[in-house]
Amino acid sequence: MRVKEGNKREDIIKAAIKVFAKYGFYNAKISKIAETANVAAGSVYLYFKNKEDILYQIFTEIWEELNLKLKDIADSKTLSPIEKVNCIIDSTFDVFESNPALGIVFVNEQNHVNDTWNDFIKYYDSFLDLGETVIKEGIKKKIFYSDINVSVFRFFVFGGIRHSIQTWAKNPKAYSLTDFRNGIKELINNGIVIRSK
Amino acid sequence: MRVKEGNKREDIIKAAIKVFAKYGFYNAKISKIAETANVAAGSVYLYFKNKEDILYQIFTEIWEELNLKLKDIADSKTLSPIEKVNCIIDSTFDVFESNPALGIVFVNEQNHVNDTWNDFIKYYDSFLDLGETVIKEGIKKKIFYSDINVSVFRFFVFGGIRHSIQTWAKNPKAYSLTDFRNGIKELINNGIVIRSK
Amino acid sequence: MRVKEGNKREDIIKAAIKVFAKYGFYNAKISKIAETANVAAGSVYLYFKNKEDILYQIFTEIWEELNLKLKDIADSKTLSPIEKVNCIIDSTFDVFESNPALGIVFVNEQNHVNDTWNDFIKYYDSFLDLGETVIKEGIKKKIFYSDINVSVFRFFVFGGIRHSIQTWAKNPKAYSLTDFRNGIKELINNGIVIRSK
Amino acid sequence: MRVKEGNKREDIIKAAIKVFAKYGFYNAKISKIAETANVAAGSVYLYFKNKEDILYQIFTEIWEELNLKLKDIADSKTLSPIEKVNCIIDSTFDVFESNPALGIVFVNEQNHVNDTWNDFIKYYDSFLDLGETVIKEGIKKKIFYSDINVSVFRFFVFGGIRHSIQTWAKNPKAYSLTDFRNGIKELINNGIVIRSK
DNA sequence: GATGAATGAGTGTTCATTCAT
DNA sequence: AATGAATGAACACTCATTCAT
Repeated sequence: MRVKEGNKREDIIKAAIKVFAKYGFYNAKISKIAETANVAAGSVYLYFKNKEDILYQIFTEIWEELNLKLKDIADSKTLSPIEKVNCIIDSTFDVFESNPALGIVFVNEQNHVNDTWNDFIKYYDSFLDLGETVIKEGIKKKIFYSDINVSVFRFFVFGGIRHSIQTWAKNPKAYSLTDFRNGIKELINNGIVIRSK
Repeated sequence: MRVKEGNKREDIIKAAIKVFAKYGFYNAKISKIAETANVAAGSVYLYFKNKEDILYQIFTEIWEELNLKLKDIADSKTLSPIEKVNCIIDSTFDVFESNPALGIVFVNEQNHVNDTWNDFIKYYDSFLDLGETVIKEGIKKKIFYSDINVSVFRFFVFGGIRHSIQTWAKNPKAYSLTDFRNGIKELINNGIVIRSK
Repeated sequence: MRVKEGNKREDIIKAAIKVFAKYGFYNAKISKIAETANVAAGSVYLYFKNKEDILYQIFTEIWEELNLKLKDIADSKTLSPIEKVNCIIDSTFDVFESNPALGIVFVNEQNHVNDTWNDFIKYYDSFLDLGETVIKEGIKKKIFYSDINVSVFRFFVFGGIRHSIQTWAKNPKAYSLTDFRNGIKELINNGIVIRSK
Repeated sequence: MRVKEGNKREDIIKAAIKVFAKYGFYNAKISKIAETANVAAGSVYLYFKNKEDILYQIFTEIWEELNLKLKDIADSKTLSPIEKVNCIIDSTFDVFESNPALGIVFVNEQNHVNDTWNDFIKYYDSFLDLGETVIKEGIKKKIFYSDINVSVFRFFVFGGIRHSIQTWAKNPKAYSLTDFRNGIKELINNGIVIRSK
C-alpha cells in the first residue's frame, strides 16, 4: 500500500492559498493549485469535494484559530477593556503575520464565502459581538465615551483592520506590520478612550 | 421614434451595477445584464469592449465623481482640516447614498479593478494622499496629534469607510447611512483631534 | 440578426441518432455529434439541455409517432383482432424502416431511457396494453386460443419485435425488413389463431 | 488462515454482476464493485485486465454454460424436435433462474459485448444455428410447418426470450419464471407445430 | 498477493464574444 | 445601430488504472 504521506492535504491548502491570493478564486485553476502543490490535479479531489471546498477549509482554519484566540480574550477576567481591544487587534494580525497570502485570501474572498455558506457568518458576527461587548464593558466602566455608536464603530474598525491586512499583505516588504498594529491601537485608543485632561 | 441617444449605454451600466452587485463580477452573465437592460446581448458590445470594460466604465464614473469632489475639498482655502475630513467622508457616502448597489460594486470589485488596470490606482492614491495632506495640515496647525502614523491612519480609515459602505449597502433598510456618517466622523474626530482639556 | 435556420435542432437530432447508434450513448461525444451536424459543440446546448436531453427528445419523437399510430389501431371499429395485430407490427416497423440507426438507438437505449425517465414507461405500457387488449378481444371472439398466457405473450412478442428491429437495423442490407414483417405476422398468426381443422 | 483460493476472483465476479445489473456497465464504478466484493479497488486488477475484462469473463461463463447445455441438446439422438425446442428454452432460463442480476447483465450488455469482441458472436450464432437445425429437422420430419421463415423465426424467438428474461429479472417477485417458460413453450408450439385436426 | 493513494487523460458544459442579417 | 444565434476556448471534475509499500 502506498501510504498517505499525511501532508498532501496541507500541501494543497498551502498551494491554494498562494494561487487564490495571486489570481483570485475565479481565476485560480485547479491544475495550477495541483502543480503548485506538486500533486496531480485529480489528487485534489481526494482531499476536497470541489474547488469551493478548498476555500471553505481555508476559512475554517482561519476562523477557528481566530475564534479560539478571541474566546480567550473575551473570557479573560484580568484584561481591561483597553487591553482587550489591543489583544483583538494583535490576535488578528498574528494569524496572518507569517502568511501574507493567507491575509489576501481572507480579505478578498470573505464576500464570496459569506455569500456561499452560513457557517462563517457566525464567526464574523461573534468577532463583531466580542468587539461590541468589550466596548460596552469599557463604557460601563467609564473608560470609553458613552456616546460611541457601537454598531458603527465595530464595522468601521473591522473594515479598517481588514483593509490594513490587505495593504500590508499585498506588499509585506513595503509595510511594517508592527506599524499597522501600533498605529491602529493608538488610533482606537485615542478615539475611544476618555483622556483625563 | 428615435430613442434618446446615450440611453442604451446608460441602461447597460445601470443593469450591470445591479447584476454585478447581486452576483459578483465573475458570476455576472452578460446575458443577464443585457436582459436587465432590456437590450440584446450583442448590443452590449456596441458600447463596451468586453465585460471588464463595463466594470472599467463604472469605476471611471465613480472615481471621476469622487475625484471632482475631493479636489474641491483639497483646494478649499476656507475649510479647516477638521471640516475637510468631514467633507471627505460625506462626499464619499454621497456617491453611493442613492445607489447601494453601486456601493457594493465599488467595495467588492475594487481589488479586481486594481489588479487589472493602473488607471484607478492614481485615484485611489490621490484619495489617500488627500487624506494625508489634510491630516498633515492639521498636524502643522497643531489641531491633530503630531504622532499619528499617517500611513496607517489613511489605510485604516479608507478600509473603515469601505466596509461601512458595504455593510450599509448590503442591507440599506437595516442601517442608517446617516448614523454611519456621523459615527465615523465622531470616531475620527475623537481619534485625532486634540481636545482641549 | 442571424436568423435561426429552423433545422439546426433537427440536424443535431439526426446527427445524434447516427452517433448514438454507432457508439452507444456513453461513448457518443457531444463534439462528435456537433461535428456530424456541422455545428459547433456549444450550439448543441442552444437546443438541448444536456446530452441526455437529446436522447429524451429522440425517444419522445419515436414514442409520439408510435403512440399516434397505435391509438388509431386500438380505436378502430373495423379492424379484426388479427388485422390489429398485423397493423401493430407494421406500424412499429414503419417508424424505423427509413432510418435503421433510429431503430438501433430505440432498441439499445430503451433501458437507459426507462431507468432515467418515467415518461416513456407509459408509452411502453400502453404499447403492451394495446397488444393485450387486442388479444383479449380475439379470445372473446373465439378467434384466438383462450389459454394464451397474455402477460407472457405480450412481453415475448415485444421482445421479438425489438430484437428483429435490431438485427435488421444493424445490417439493413443483409436482411429484408419485409421478410421480418411477414415472418413475424405469420408466426404470431400461427401461434395464436385457432385454425379450423 | 489461508483463504480458499479462487475466492476473490469469484467474489469480484459476483459483485460485478450485481453492480452491472444495478447501474449498467458505464455507470458501474470499479470502486463500487470492489467495495461490494469486500476487496480493494486495486485487487480487481490482479484478476482482471480491466473493467471490460470483467464483463468478458461474465459472458464467457454464461455462454460456456449455455453452450454446454445446448450441445447436449443438439447432439441428442433421443429428443424429438419439439422436445429439443423445449429443452433450449428451459436450459436458457435455467442459467438465470437462481440469479436474476445475471439475467439483466446478459440482456442489457449483450450489445456492448458483441460490439467489443468477436468471441461471443460464435456462441450467439451457434445458439441461433442450433435453433435453426432443430427447426429444419422438424420440418424435414413434417412436424413443423414447411413455410416457416427460419431466419426470422430464430431472431424473433431469441428476442422474445431475451426480453422475457429481462422482464422477469427486473422484478423476479412480480413474475413467475415458470409462467414464462411454459407460456413461451406453448406459443412456439402452437406457432410451429402442425396440429392434426 | 493485497492495498488504496495517486494519477492524468478525457469530456460535458458554460458563457464571453462574434457576426450575419 | 440592433439583434440573438452561433461559436469554441476553457476548465472543473470523474474514474479506470497504476504502483509504491
